[in-house]
Amino acid sequence: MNSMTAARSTSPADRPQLGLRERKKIKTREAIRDATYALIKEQGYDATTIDQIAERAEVSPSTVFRYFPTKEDIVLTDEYDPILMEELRARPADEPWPQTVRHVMREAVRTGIEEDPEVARIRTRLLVDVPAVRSRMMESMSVTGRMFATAISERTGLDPDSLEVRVYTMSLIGGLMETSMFWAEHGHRGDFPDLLDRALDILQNGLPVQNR
Amino acid sequence: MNSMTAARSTSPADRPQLGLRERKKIKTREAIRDATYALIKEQGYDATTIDQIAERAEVSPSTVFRYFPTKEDIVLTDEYDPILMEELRARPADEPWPQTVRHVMREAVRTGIEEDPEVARIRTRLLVDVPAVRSRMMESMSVTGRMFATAISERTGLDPDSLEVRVYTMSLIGGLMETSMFWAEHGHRGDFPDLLDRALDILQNGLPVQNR
DNA sequence: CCATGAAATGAGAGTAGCTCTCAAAAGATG
DNA sequence: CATCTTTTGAGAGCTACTCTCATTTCATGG
Repeated sequence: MNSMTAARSTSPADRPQLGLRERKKIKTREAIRDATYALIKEQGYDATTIDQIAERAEVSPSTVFRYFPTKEDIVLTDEYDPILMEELRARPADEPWPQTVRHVMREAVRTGIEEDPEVARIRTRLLVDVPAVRSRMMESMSVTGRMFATAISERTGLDPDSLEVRVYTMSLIGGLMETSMFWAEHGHRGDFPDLLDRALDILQNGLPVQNR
Repeated sequence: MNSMTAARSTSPADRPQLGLRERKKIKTREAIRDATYALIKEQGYDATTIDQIAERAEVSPSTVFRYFPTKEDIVLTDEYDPILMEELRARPADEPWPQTVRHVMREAVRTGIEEDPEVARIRTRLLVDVPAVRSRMMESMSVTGRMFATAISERTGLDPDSLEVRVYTMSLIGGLMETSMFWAEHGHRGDFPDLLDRALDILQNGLPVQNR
């Protein structure tokens, strides 16, 4: 889901029959990411330059850009979308859609946080503190949004490119984003999945006021 | 509303008692903006550099940055938020909230397009074509979102900083954004306000499916 | 009308993200 | 082991953006 809920790198163990080349690539990716997180923790995001990251990861700056198109991507990129999609398809076809969304998002977020709570927290903090990261996140989120649109289309037969479906998925994405920020702004207190539930309630039922 | 619906510059006539200094500042602002739009129309956004803009506007590059913090802002900035806020407050206090939103947004968008249809179209196109502009727009939109949150709070007594209100306003903003992009992607065909109505329907009632 | 203070401007140097090119190094393959 | 392919590093180059400082331009009170 391209989000604060990263699928962390597959552990070294479960890469058996990969060639040396592939294994090195994975290691480089991890080295860059780890270096970045470490430096950010020490000096903050803006003060951390690509050159520093390259140096600590023991690669050249060119290589950093070869692995990640932008600095923000180092912090944001994950490979969650396919997993999310899979889980989406695994739900019974006759399950009411809102319930599916709830389940899938909740599950994704929960898994992500469990994988590496530290990273989840740093990410959401960056989301709040660094506008560039926030923006980039939005972009990558909209990719996830397209995926949701596809899933909705498969379920309901609605046109995934229609204004209706697009607005709907956008609101989901936006809600998830806002919830992440809310969580971070409040010192990561409370259970994220619970917050998500509240957010989805709003999206489903509107604000809790008399004259809605 | 910090959006594709700019309040265009006040016409030279209605700036009576301003000092020469202030009048010059306004003129410079306009010169920069006009130069930018012209250049973008000729060569596209990315190909247009700050130096070119400065040259055509007959100011120094430093001055460009003195007036606009980023290149994207030259294209996006407007002074619509206060107007929107005013219109928001002008609505009867007992009007159902969704109706207020509908009216206010519709009105704002309509006015914006009428002011300068050309600019409205260029902006929405940039929104689709240039990720950086899209991101920046989202940022400025969230400011508008805070404004809505304040208005909602005044109306309903809900905490503007609560997760609920934030998620709700975010979905409004996102919907508006998505609608703008939809409009541009479809060659600006159809009536924008009508599209907005459809978008708001979705946000209010969810997707038009059986099992929602 | 001019002198003094304040604000706006221009010139220029500097930083950092990002792109591109090309030659060297390292893994894959028969 | 030789050859082919992929990955890497070095470095030049572009552009958005920041900062500083001297110069110009407007405002104001005498």
